[in-house]
Amino acid sequence: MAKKSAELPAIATAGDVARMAKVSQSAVSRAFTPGASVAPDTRKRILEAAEAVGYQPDMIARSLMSGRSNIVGVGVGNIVNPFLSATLDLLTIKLAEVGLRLLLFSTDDSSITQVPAREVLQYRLDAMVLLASALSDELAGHCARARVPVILYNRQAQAGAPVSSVSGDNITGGRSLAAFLCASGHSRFAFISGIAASLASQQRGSSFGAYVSEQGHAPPIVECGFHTYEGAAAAARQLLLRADRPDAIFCANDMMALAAIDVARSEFGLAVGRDISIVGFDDIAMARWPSFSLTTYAQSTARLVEETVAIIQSVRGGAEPIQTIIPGTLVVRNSARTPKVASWT
Amino acid sequence: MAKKSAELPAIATAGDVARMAKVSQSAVSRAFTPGASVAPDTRKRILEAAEAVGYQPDMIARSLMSGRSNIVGVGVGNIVNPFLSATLDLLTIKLAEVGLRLLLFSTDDSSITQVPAREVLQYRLDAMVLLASALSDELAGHCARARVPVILYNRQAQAGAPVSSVSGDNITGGRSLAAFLCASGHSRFAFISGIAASLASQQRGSSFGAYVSEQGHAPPIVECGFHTYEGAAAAARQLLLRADRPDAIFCANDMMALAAIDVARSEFGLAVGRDISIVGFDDIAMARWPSFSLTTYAQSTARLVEETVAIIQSVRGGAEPIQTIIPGTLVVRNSARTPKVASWT
DNA sequence: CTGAAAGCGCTTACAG
DNA sequence: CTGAAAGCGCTTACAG
Repeated sequence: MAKKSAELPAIATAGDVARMAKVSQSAVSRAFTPGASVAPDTRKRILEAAEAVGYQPDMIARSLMSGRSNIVGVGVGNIVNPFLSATLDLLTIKLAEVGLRLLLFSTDDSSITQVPAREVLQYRLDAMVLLASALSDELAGHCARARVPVILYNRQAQAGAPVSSVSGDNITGGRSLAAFLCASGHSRFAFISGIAASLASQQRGSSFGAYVSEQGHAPPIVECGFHTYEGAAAAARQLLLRADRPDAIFCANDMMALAAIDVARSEFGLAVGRDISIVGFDDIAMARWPSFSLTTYAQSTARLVEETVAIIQSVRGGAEPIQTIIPGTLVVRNSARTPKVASWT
Repeated sequence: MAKKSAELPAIATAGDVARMAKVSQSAVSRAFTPGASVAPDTRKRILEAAEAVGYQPDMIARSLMSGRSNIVGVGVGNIVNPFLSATLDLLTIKLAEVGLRLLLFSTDDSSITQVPAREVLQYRLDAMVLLASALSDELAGHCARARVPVILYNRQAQAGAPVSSVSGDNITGGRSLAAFLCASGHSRFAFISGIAASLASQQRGSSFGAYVSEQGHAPPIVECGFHTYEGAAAAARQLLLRADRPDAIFCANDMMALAAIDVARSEFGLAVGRDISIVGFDDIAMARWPSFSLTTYAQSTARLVEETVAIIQSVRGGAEPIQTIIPGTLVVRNSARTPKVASWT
């Protein structure tokens, strides 16, 4: 309240509280430990004393003894992607609900999260989650040595890798979108991929391509959009300049689809949803904005995050790595032509 | 590499390294402390031993002694706003460059960041930065007691408050936009504000209103858009339904301006930039997308973040709170009518 | 239920 | 330059 300068009372320790409540420091510790054995009224007395001096157990000291920090590390390459920022937002909230804090790692290299691998070791992290970014061997090694469980988000683990993963259903998604587009009568397909290293992008693209081929169409032309707006805009430009211009473009994520729509409309004068169909993957908030009205394969951020938190909890308890796939759903809007009959279900 | 299960070597401590290098544990500590006095070749020997066993100083233990964690807390209400996610991204990178880590706090209450105030106390944070969200008295009190310097980002501190702040130039921004719109011949103004508690929004709105009034126009009609797309869409709807429909709308941030554009265009069939002018504040990446081409007052995320990091560094060193205002620039695109003559400079 | 004591892995005066 | 020792603020067996 008032403007005190340097004569603030020193921050209280368990010892201070013990003295006030006339108990041992151990008792104070127990009073703040969920299942510990303390007599109801000594605990009460202790908590009152703590309240009086504003005591809070020091997490740092607590971590030193317990060996865990109650902090989970999160590595993100491209927070600016709304799908990831929405995830980060929700993840922070959900982790807080179970008493976990989130330490954020980032990188200016958008291709692969080069999480400063050694840092991870130094914080006794309860877990490390990689948001839609690749796990370098170095980081994997460090985490293994430090016994920090790794969780891949929006990306499946390599078969046999000792890491957990929570992923959307890329295969079904790619096929659903392809089926929808085929049913709408398209015949010249293109795929704007994410970065080459992204398994999710690969899965989306190849399942899409597989379906299209099964239907007897030429395989999709592929351009790389690097998971970014700018990258995808360039890719779309390439595609639309071709003599054999595609009439349906699938983008490995929504952000890229928005770029493709913008380019098709503003640079080529195409009516998206009539002259050309463009679809994405994720269902970010912008997908439903009237300027885009994007047909896409929706992933539930809520479910992905919930699952992630659940996995963190169980692997913290020593469980084996868990690998899950969360189903998505096709969301039909207006950026792609709609089939005459509902044969594409 | 190989699949070891539980027989991993225990994680090395300074003691292990000391034994290997045949020095005291203190020596190991010194070898890892920048300015400490160690003979060049003992240091070398120690570092080799450390390398061999993969030793890294434990930050938790280090924090316990030093009293600081090298972690800065960041509270964000609405990460999904691209202005804030861009900031967060950059902040993480810049902090890492000076050896600081970022602990993320969030909230589902978008109005005021109710950072779990007591948590802040428990981590010996080097600083707490509040991204575009209000500082509750409770949090302020906790930070003061724990001697955690507070930095307000994108928001000015209350006069006399013992906190630092890094803010854009809301006053100049509001006036510039008003001048631009007046010069374009507009006469019926509206302002879509952010949440009521936001000082930044207030400043933008009142400086805008002041200029407009000075020019002899009626004061802007105000609707609250809550800093969100949905909120602003509703606000825009209200405005455009009025008998005295405004011909120029200023939105307190770009995100809301995009919503206003969408509503004006898709629900009212207005040609934005001709029938109506809509301007924003921030210059987020989407502002330059062709679908919006938003005229706005640009804030430099890079400069804001740089300044934030600089302030963190100096207040960590015990300096007094610093309050800075970073100038912005008017960015003219196509969402607003352009004046005939360049009289608005 | 409760206290005394050891210890988590470091840093930092203090002597040498 | 280097080591022995104390101590950071807690938790956790171990006796009582």
